[in-house]
Amino acid sequence: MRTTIKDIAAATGLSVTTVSLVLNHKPSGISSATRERVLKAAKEMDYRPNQLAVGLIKRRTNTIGLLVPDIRNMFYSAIAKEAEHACRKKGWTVMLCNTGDQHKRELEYIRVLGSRGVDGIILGISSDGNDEKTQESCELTRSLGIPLLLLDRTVQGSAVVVDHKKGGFLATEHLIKLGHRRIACITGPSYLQGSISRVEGYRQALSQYGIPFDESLLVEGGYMMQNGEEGVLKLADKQYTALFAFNDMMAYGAYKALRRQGKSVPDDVSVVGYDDIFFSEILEVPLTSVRQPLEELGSAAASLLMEIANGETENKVIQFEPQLIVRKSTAKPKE
Amino acid sequence: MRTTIKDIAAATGLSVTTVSLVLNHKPSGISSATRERVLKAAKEMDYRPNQLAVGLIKRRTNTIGLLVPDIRNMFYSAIAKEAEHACRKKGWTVMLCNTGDQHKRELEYIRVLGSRGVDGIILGISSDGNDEKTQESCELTRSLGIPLLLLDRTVQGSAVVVDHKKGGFLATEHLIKLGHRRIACITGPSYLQGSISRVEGYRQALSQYGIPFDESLLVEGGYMMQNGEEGVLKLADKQYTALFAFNDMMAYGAYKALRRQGKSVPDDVSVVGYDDIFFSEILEVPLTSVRQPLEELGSAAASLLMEIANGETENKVIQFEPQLIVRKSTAKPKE
DNA sequence: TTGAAAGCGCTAACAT
DNA sequence: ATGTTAGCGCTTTCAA
Repeated sequence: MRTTIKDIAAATGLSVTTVSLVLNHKPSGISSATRERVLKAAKEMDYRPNQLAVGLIKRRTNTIGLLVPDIRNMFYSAIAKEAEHACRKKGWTVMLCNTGDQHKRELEYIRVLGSRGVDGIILGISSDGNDEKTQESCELTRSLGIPLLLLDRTVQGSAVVVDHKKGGFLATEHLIKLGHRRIACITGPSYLQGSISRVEGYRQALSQYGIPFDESLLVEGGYMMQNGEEGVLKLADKQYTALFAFNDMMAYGAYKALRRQGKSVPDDVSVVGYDDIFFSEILEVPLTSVRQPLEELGSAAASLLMEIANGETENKVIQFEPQLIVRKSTAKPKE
Repeated sequence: MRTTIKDIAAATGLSVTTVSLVLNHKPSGISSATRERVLKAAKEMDYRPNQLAVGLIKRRTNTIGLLVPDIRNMFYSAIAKEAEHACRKKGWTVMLCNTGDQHKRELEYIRVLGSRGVDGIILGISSDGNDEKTQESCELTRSLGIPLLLLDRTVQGSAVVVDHKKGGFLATEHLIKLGHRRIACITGPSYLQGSISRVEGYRQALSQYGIPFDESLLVEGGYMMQNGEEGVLKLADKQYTALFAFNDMMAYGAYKALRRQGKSVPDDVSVVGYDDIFFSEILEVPLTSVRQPLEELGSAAASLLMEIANGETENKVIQFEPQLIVRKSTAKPKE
């Protein structure tokens, strides 16, 4: 932030206008002689425009805010990485904000980002919130005039989402095709869209293959490993040959609890997870899981948001398809 | 970014100066009547200062840049989270930059951050670089006048580091005290400070307990799981009862390879990892590992950098002590 | 083809 | 105790 446009003007004996024009590749008629002169000076003096000044006058900062509940969560760090990559390619920058899964901080950060002039916000809704709170966050960004894009949640406006109904369907169908008919589920919190959709997919698969739905095979979890362990305990007196955990962490917990019950995976119980986080692959019994295309999600989120900020695109929801990754934790039921 | 200071001036019939003075809690003498009037108007009109304008004039943005090789890496995401947290508490913001472990991007980003007026940079050196390249990055930030703080690397200037020599010592001593005398190592790349220090600690422990150093028990790895597997294969014809992997990922790889060799952990071979990443705890045989205080590291990095940016502190290196976490992968040697 | 001047929203001497 | 004024570094009419 050393040399300014003024310095270049002085050095070349031109006006700041001319320098600015050249440096911004404006189609205005400027003799190639002066153009060269300016470019040369700019290079020699290692000129870099002060983006604060540019942002102030252009009302554009080429910056997006990325609000996530917890960056340590693979889901968000994978998205963050690709979002950042997409931005970098276009000369944009990412402001990272960790909400710690607190709605309050979400709001606080939206204001901060607003005052820093971000051109858009990618929001991973904190899970401590209900629909009303989500609405509140959306409303706030709208009132600040900041384009918003939601991650894996549709409320209004733009979003990138995963078809979790299909995810639920794929997992269940896989088990059914292996011959399972008593398929238990450890779900996510019952008020979360993602979990509800997975249940829908689960039920759709059952119904499509003529298997009766048994509500007692569903236990509610909270996406933590511990919930997987608890879930298996709650299912102790139930007959089931397969288990669909709504995320991999809970599947790991289920592994643990099943082992303690003397049951083997997949000989006694087949297990399917969801998320396909890195470790599922390297477990002793690699976990069959439903993979969400996080990279695509992150990249698409950033690209879409930049387009919206540029006025090139209107509100839009992009949906991605999950994919079943079959590993060693699922097999035909015994006998 | 709707209402400006001008609007408030107009609404209250005061000058922008007065409004600015009040809003910035300047110690100047202002009647509490007008103070109230301004504050009230500001609140009603939901005033938020345009930080671009503030930054432009104050030459301070209260923003730091965080450059990491890969945010998906637990090491960096944990640090990022805490750094962000420390910043948020002080009203600072973090710009996240992922270098993809490429020195070139590191340089590119330093320039970008400079033109965006960050007040400091926390740099996690990309591992594709040698000392010379590291030096280049430092030099560039210096020439741009941006305070710099290195993560886990000391070159010059400020840094937060972990005492890896001690880490290596702790791991080795633990194994020695259990009775092991033939302790193999799968190290990191031989040119990396962190790995070199661990080896030093390893050797120090051996020497302190009167155990001869046997170079053939050391194989070089690259911090990837695969290197752990390869390492065990390379050690196949060696006599050893314990293995010190220089990070957890390689320890997992070692687990795999040992299992394939029909060896059990810890009955046949004790294994110690390094990093204590989350999954080490939930493995079937939970991994004994050396824990780096990443949270403290991240928090300290941000706090120190903010202090430096504020001119409150000079160059400073903060060193943290690693900690041995004993789990199930280490035991007395057989017989 | 180039330049003068206004102004983005804010702070900070310097008056008054 | 409050206001005037001059910028921060840049873009952008509008003139010349």
